[in-house]
Amino acid sequence: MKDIHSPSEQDYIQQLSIDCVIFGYQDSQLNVLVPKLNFRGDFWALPSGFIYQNEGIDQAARRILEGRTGIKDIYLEQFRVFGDAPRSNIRFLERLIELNEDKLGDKPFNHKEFDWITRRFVSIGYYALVDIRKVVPRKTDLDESIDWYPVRDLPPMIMDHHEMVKCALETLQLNLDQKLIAFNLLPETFTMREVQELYESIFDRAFARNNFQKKILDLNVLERLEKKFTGAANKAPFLYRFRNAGAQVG
Amino acid sequence: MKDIHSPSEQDYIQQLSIDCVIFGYQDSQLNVLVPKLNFRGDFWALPSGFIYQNEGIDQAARRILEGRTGIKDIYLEQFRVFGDAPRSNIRFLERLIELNEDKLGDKPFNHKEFDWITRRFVSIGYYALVDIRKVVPRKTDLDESIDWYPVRDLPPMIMDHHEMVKCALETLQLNLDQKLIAFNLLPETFTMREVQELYESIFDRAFARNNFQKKILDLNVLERLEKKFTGAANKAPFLYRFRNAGAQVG
DNA sequence: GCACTATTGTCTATCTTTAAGACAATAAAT
DNA sequence: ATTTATTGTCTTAAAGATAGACAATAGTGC
Repeated sequence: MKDIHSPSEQDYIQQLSIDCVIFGYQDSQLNVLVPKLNFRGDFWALPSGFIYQNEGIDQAARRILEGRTGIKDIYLEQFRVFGDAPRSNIRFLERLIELNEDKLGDKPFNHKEFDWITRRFVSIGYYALVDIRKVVPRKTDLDESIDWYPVRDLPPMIMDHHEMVKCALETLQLNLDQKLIAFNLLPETFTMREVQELYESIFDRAFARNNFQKKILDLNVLERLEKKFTGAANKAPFLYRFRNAGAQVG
Repeated sequence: MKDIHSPSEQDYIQQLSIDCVIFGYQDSQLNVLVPKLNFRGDFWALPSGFIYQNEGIDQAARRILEGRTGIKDIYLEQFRVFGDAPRSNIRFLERLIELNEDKLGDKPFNHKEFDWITRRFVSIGYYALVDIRKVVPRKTDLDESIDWYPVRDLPPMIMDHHEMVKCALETLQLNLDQKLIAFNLLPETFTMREVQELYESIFDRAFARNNFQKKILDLNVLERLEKKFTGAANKAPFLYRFRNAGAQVG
């Protein structure tokens, strides 16, 4: 599916890219949406893209994220710029070139289509929080597939993308204590246990149930709804809803 | 003083710049080092620069900072990227052009030397913490002068530079609670009162003396030295030194 | 030398927040 | 009716933050 506008390279800011760490949550597991590259050999890379000349960087990140998730009003946040001089992981790069010499040409990297692999890039890292149920993952021409992977069990990714995820997760943890953003990862209604399991998967540690509930309720941002009857042989938990649902786009 | 290498524009990454908020502390006042532009009219702009093709962004920031302060091992931190599509403050820009038509040409901005004023740039914001006594502020060819200004009483700066300082200060406040970086703003030895006044100038609010002292000493990072006899008619305060002096470059 | 002043270093009491333990309430299964 | 797993909430204990108090002391003025 080609872009209608099919912009030439000159329409983009050169040597500057955006890489996105898209977090989604399901089955007590924090996941990241990662495409597999359409190359021989197993190479993954974070969803990324470039910035048009007359486009803000947040705007560009939103466009890229919508292209991969189908979601318009997405919660996103800049977390760092990656711009070391040699950002490539040499071992990865050599294997990729070795396995894909035909595509890349004899004198590798003359093909404009693929020079992003080796040209020096500075990349702005964004992370996004989405309700995994609303996402319909979309491939681009460069991708073989795109899937959710557990944040602590990711496939081998090119360049410094593993460090990016690590940095995004650390920033998310910090921000979670200050802003109130975790609910972007949940469906509209949820039980207290689900909130706790979400926090536990983000911080990778257990919380005390009694105190956790108190802490969250003391924030005064949840609205208690009717009970949720799961069919299990125990007391039914209440459902909650975040007060400013929808107004959480940052 | 021209750069010896005198690099052509092609040696830089295009449309990507670094802007620096350099914090210094003196006389109970948090200051920022700001050059005044060598244009008619009163225009100030944060110290900035570009990134060489084979240079990391942190490395570039260090080079720029050394050029303005003369300090090599400087504490610095990325705090945000500024990349809205129209970053220019139109009113400023119009006045600057009006007052400097001769320099900028009839068809303004044909001069490569000055096109940074209007070309679309994405800028990486860094803040730096320096001991103001070690700094010898240096002008570039573009500057008329360079001086320290109180962080809450800055001269009119171009573009979004006021927002940059605001954002840098907020990040500094957040980081101060987590990392231990404030001592980069102080001389090697200092009294507890000086530390407190520094914190008060950064957070723009008062702290209780007794509890502040306890909190800082409980961090176990200060080494108590001999007393400092100021000549004042009161008990002489102890001098302190930061334990890992010099190892604070981040 | 002696009272006086401004400031420092530290102690204690109080309030608030965080953490841990305990237990009744309840939806379904037996 | 009894049992089971889980939930909602209360109580108590520990830790941390906040505020008040006061002795110690380097100089000043007499």
